[in-house]
Amino acid sequence: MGLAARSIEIALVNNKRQFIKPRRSERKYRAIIEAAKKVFSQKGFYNARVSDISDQAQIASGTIYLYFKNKDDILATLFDETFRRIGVEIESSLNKCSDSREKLSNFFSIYLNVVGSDKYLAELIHVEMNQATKFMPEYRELYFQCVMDILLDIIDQGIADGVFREDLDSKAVAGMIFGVLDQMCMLKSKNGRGQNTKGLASLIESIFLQGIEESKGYAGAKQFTASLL
Amino acid sequence: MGLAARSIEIALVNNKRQFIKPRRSERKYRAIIEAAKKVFSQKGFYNARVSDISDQAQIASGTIYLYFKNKDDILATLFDETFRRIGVEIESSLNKCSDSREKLSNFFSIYLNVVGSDKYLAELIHVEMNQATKFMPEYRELYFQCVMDILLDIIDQGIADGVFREDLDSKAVAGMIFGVLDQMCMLKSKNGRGQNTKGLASLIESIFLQGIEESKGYAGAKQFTASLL
Amino acid sequence: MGLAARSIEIALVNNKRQFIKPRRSERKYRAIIEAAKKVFSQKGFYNARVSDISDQAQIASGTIYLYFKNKDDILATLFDETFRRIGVEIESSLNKCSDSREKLSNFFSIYLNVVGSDKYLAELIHVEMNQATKFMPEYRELYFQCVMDILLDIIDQGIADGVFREDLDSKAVAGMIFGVLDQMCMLKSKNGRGQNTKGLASLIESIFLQGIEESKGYAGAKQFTASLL
Amino acid sequence: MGLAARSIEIALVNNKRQFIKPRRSERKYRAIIEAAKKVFSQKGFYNARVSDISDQAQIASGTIYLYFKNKDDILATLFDETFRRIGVEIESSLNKCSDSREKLSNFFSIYLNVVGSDKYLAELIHVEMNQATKFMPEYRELYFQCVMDILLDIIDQGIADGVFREDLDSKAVAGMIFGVLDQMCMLKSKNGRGQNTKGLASLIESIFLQGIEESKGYAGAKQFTASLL
DNA sequence: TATGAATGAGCTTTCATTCAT
DNA sequence: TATGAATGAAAGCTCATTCAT
Repeated sequence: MGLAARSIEIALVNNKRQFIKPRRSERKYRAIIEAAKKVFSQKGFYNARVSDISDQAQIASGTIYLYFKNKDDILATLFDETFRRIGVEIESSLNKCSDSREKLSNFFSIYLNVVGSDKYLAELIHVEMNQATKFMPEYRELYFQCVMDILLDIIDQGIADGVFREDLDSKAVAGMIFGVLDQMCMLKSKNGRGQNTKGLASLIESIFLQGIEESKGYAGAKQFTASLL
Repeated sequence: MGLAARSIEIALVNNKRQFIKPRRSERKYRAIIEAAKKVFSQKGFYNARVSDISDQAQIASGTIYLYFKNKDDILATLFDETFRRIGVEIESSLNKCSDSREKLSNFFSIYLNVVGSDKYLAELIHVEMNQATKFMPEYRELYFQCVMDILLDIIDQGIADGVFREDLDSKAVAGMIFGVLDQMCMLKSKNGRGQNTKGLASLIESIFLQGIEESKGYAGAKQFTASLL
Repeated sequence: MGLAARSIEIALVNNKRQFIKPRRSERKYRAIIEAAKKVFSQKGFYNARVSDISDQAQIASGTIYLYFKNKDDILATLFDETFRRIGVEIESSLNKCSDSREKLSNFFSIYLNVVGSDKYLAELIHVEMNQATKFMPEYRELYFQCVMDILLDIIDQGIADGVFREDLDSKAVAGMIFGVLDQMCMLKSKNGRGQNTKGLASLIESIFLQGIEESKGYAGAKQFTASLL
Repeated sequence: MGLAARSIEIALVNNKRQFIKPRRSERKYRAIIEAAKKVFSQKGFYNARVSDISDQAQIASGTIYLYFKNKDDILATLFDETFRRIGVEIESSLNKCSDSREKLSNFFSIYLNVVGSDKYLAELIHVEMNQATKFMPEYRELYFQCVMDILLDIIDQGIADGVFREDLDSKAVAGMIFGVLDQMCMLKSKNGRGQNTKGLASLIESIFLQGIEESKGYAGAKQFTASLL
């Protein structure tokens, strides 16, 4: 299965879900999403009240239910939108390169860029996503699956091409990568913006690429890494 | 500061917390903890009712409050006990080896063994621990900090000894390691027990050790890894 | 300190409490107060459930918490409003007379009128007020103190003017007066309305005024008393 | 109906209630009563836990139920015993005098002595007795009724003998007297023991006797009062 | 569309009472 | 008798969701 089959837009059709909700006012819709991101991040999904979000968004609490089915739906949508954006960015980036190492590196950069540069988002994913994935019937992690599939493809292709070690279980590696990216986004978002960002991205890349690559030396990885971000 | 200074038992004293609670019946206390582990893991902390736990433990709901201050305290205690156990096991294991690579390897094995062999525990840590750490005033993650400190020491010592790359930020690496261990425990606990366990531990070790070690080749790491677990 | 300084409205300012709560619907607010008066009076504060009040007021139980902080607050507010009303009525009445005996008599009449004509209120004050005063942190008996101060002033002024015996401890006398008024309100409210009311008021007045007055004979007091109410 | 018919012991028989409960250990029984008096007085009946009483009495909470039917029964018994004691003391005192004024005076003194010299008891009666009387099925106020009857008899006899004003409603006056005694006991118990006690008793007596007596002057009452206590 | 007052289901926690020892 | 661990009913309060305006 090529990337096309998992393409973000096709995925929509396959999963028979209308991502594009009936939004009366795009502006208000975004205000709710942004308010929820901040509120959920600061108080936690369960501790946050719907009225906290409406307060933050400066609308009435009832209005939220014109845009979202319920409280769960807000978080689910927030995550879905995030991973849709990541997926779209990565897909378009992957078209520009064929090397697996480069693809992986791009994947890291984009994820770190999208999630790690948004303090509230990084916290939210760190704290709530595992819960949401497991217990929220609303959240079917449609777009997260797309992103995960892209990553799996990169790894599998790399193994097939002899660029990555053949003894790797791609699912395990993909899990590790998400575990690590999550931690790095937390670090990055906490340290504010700046030099540090590149350092973290490089760190992940150098460690992972060195570890995954077939007998590559440190120096090479370092050089490669240095050119990223 | 040597390991001794962070020793689990000393930590107790330093933190002025009596971990040993007044337990009327050790058996009932354990029953509650185990029931909570299962219930929280399956339904999620917030979705689980206290009465779910008492039902599972086959006691009256009020009895829980003879052993725990409140619902939060159950989860906090559960995590604290878990990391205390991990900390104790790791500390005693570290006494037997001085090599940083070996220490790190032992750290991985023990963590994977304790958490990865308990499906409910692995899920619980994966799903609830970040929340608990952030939002539960009850949970001061006393023992998690001990375990984290041990890991930081291993890394720092490795760097000092020239065994690990000197460009590493030990906190970032430690964060990555926990992120990865969490994912691996989930995988391991899902796949049931068996051969797979060793595979996962080896996978982490080979990837991390190769990546972290100063210009080591793959073969050496593999041989070293093979001797573990 | 003249009466003005203890004026009800000034008291508000001094105590920095906004008595006027944010009431969404004055009608509903009153319905809750009235329902609570009846329910608390009949079942007792502790035996009464919040849902008893909401049932009586024909609203949802949750609605009560839009108007009151908690169950305690309902009773505290009820008492506060009652004594505010008494205080306001007494203050305006006192402006019309300068004679201490007349003032005291007016005080009796108004108290008996406000409390003694409301069976539920009389019972409630009789049964719950001492408790509330002692154990309810919510209830700071703001307006009761105002009323008490007014009474103390009347007594002190009477003593100063040589109208009342000089050997009186005004606080003790004030306490006695409230003790007696409470009993009389109970009697009055039980006997239904009618002639009896005047009889009770006169009884208290004749007994107290005779007793308090400086060597007045019975006849004079009786004549004075007869002209009241 | 003479006093004999209302005698404390006969009352017992008439009401078919065995006041003397099956007490296994008189000492422990008393300890519970005393502990309850203190605890109820300080925390309030409803706020006090049965275990507070057992803690105070230095026994196990379960033991209380060997001596009392339930929490209510403790308070009911406490009140019953108190008024039994008052009733017995008053009855024996009344045998020594035939003058209504003297009887009333003795009544005041004894009540003030028994209740006013026990801080906890005074508070308890002040705060909880009206509640108990109204809402506690356990508390049938047997002995309080006896004491009330004695008071009513004194008043009625005084009126009949032409010593007290004939326009008095004896029930209303009795109510007033209890209302006043309650307040005075509170004052007395707060001010500690000493001279003050006599002052309060005298105050009540002088006010009431003057007010109640048929055209007596102040001086006479004062002299009479001075000889009391 | 937007509001926000009203709803009421549902939960944690307390504590009087019981009962096995 | 005495204990105190265990029980479980009961209720105050919250807050997601609805709906009349």
